[in-house]
Amino acid sequence: MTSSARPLRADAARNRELLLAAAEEEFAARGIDASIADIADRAGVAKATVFSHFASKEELIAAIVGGHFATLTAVARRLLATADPEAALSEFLTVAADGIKQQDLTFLRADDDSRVTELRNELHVAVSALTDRARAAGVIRADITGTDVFLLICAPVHIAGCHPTAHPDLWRRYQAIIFDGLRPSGANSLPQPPPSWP
Amino acid sequence: MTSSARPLRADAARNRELLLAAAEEEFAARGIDASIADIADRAGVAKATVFSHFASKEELIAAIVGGHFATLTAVARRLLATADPEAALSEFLTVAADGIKQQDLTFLRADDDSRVTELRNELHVAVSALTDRARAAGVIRADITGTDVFLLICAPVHIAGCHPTAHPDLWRRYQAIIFDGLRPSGANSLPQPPPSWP
Amino acid sequence: MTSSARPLRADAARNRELLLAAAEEEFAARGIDASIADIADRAGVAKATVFSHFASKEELIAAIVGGHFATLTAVARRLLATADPEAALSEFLTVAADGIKQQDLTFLRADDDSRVTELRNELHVAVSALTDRARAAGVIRADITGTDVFLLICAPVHIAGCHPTAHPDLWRRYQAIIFDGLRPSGANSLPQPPPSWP
Amino acid sequence: MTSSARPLRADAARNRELLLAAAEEEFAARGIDASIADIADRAGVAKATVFSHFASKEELIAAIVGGHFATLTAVARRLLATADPEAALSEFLTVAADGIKQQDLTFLRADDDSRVTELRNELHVAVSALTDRARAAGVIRADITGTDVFLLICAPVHIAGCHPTAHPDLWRRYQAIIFDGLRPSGANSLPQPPPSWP
DNA sequence: GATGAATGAGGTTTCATTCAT
DNA sequence: GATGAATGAAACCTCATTCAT
Repeated sequence: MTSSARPLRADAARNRELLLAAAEEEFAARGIDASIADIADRAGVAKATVFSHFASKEELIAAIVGGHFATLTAVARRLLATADPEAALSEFLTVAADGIKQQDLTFLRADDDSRVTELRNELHVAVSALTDRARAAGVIRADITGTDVFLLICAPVHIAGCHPTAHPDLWRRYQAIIFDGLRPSGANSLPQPPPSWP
Repeated sequence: MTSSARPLRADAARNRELLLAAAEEEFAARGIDASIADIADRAGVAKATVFSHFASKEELIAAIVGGHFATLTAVARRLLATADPEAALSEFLTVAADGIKQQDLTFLRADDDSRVTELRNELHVAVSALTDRARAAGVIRADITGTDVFLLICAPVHIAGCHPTAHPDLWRRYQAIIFDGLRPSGANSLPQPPPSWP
Repeated sequence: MTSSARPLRADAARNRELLLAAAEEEFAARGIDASIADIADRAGVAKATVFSHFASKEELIAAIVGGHFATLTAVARRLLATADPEAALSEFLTVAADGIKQQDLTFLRADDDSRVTELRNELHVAVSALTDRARAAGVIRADITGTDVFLLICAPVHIAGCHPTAHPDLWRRYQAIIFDGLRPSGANSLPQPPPSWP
Repeated sequence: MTSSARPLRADAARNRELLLAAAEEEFAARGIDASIADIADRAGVAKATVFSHFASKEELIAAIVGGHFATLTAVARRLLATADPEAALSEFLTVAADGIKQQDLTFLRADDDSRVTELRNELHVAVSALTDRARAAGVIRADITGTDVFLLICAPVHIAGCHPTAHPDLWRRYQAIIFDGLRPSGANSLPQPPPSWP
């Protein structure tokens, strides 16, 4: 999952995974203000160890977000090889939302650099492919682009998150509504052109 | 717009508005971690002045969020008196999104108490009325509730906010898509029951 | 009670007394860190009014302490005119402790200037007279001075205050013990000469 | 003297002692309102270092007070093993007052929790033992309890502290007076029963 | 590579005091 | 004379980050 470069000693690699997992949980629980101290505690390592793996908090966040992007890209690519374009797109959105849960990928956006942007672009490409195929099959409207779908990934989770005491699966309801909105039947023309991708 | 109780001296009232405006801008720019110092600077007053108007940061946030709720409630009530149920609902969502812009009402939710919760509940009632009328008129699906619409208010802005360099009006595109998803034509059954309101 | 100088309008005089009373209660309850705001609240006036009566917190404290000194001086002088030297000294210490209760005159000491020092010196003189008379009558040891007695005034209340959950009259116990220590019978010579008074 | 648990690295232990010493001096000089910043300065460390040793100002105070209690308990226990009951009690009070100097153990009392209370209770037990032995030997009155002596510990220092410009050893004078008050000879009955210990 | 300790920068909040009404 | 509002200084505390072991 770490993808590139250096070998990393066995225990170090394990600590890295422990930290990523702990950080993800802590961010999910406390939001972006979760402290490095709490993350280190949860992972069972010392605070300084966090910095021997990630040069800064930003870099740790980038690793998490980048990981999500990479995972989703893999999912999208796998689904691209399946037969049913509608099922593929639908399942992608479901898997994505399910994986993200309370976590908002919006955390970081483009305010960082290189690596995450690259991974995000790869996901964008893969999602666009899924979208193009669905559009070609008449599953979704002609005026919906891959970028639209990309931006919509987090929406269902976010919407459900606005409810003070939501059922954990409430997001599925809004995903279905949005998906219906993407369908060709009964579609009205859109007031704003599709966004370009930088 | 501040609605309640005491008269407030002229200059104090002015400072209060300056502060609310500055806080809103600062929160929009830096998120919920915007510092009181920066807010005070932007409003051109001393840090301590902020606390003479709002006893704590939480209370300042509550004032902003509560203000939004109150404004939206007023809008919803006004539109309830207009003739066209579809136009009313549509315009409500538009005005709401436009007013909120980059700001996420999710900020505070129910983790606080009394006043904001009350104002939110009033908005919920007003939105439900708008929704009921639209449903009765066949404008939206039979299985969509006022709570659904309430939760969807912020979605378009949030979705557009996921784009790194979005056009300021991009949210209108996603609002149209979601609204289409709420329409009766081509609606598929929803996987999750509508959420109750606490 | 305000003793000297200017006439003071009727309502202003009333506010001054209200403030002194409120301050005394608040200091008794919260210690020297009681805030001007709380004192003003308790007196039912605005914070700024406090400063129109007392130029600073120090001055307010000085007024209270000075008031206690003046009261005690009056008491001592009155008792000096009574017949029984032992009863006089004993009652003085009792009245003093009772009036002070949880309040520590030590609050301020000599770190301030003029007026309070003057009042304290007057009290010192009166207490010395009471003490001299008691010593002459053989009620207390030959080696006990007025300054000794002056310093001992607050001791009983302070000692009882060291108990976490003391009976409100516990100080009487320690006053009796100390008074016994001052008596001629069974007195041992003291390791330290009596302190001079500045 | 720190007694408990973890090993602590060499330099950290040194800093902890520096901090405790600096805090004690600063509290003695400025009272309980001494600032953490000043304490840190005096110890030659950064402000944040104080908090890495003591989680809060309260905890720092607790460490100091607890330390005094522990020290005094050790002293009392040692003296309990000596031959002369009078000398033992007398020396205990002397050592206690000397160690405390201008410092008032009253600072914190029972308004905190667990550890300090426990240490205070241990001291109370030890003092009671010393007292019982002295009473049994006829050195002090029959109606004086260990709790009385416990409460009297700080009195001499406090009394001397009421003098604006006292000789540093003035407290010895008042300790002698109080000790005389505790003696059987010439004792009058006490107006208030001995306090119980919570 | 991992850690305990130290730290500088900054956050929210309190408070005595001043000023304009 | 009284007040509501404004303020500067300072307090306690947190946290990402660096350093020596």
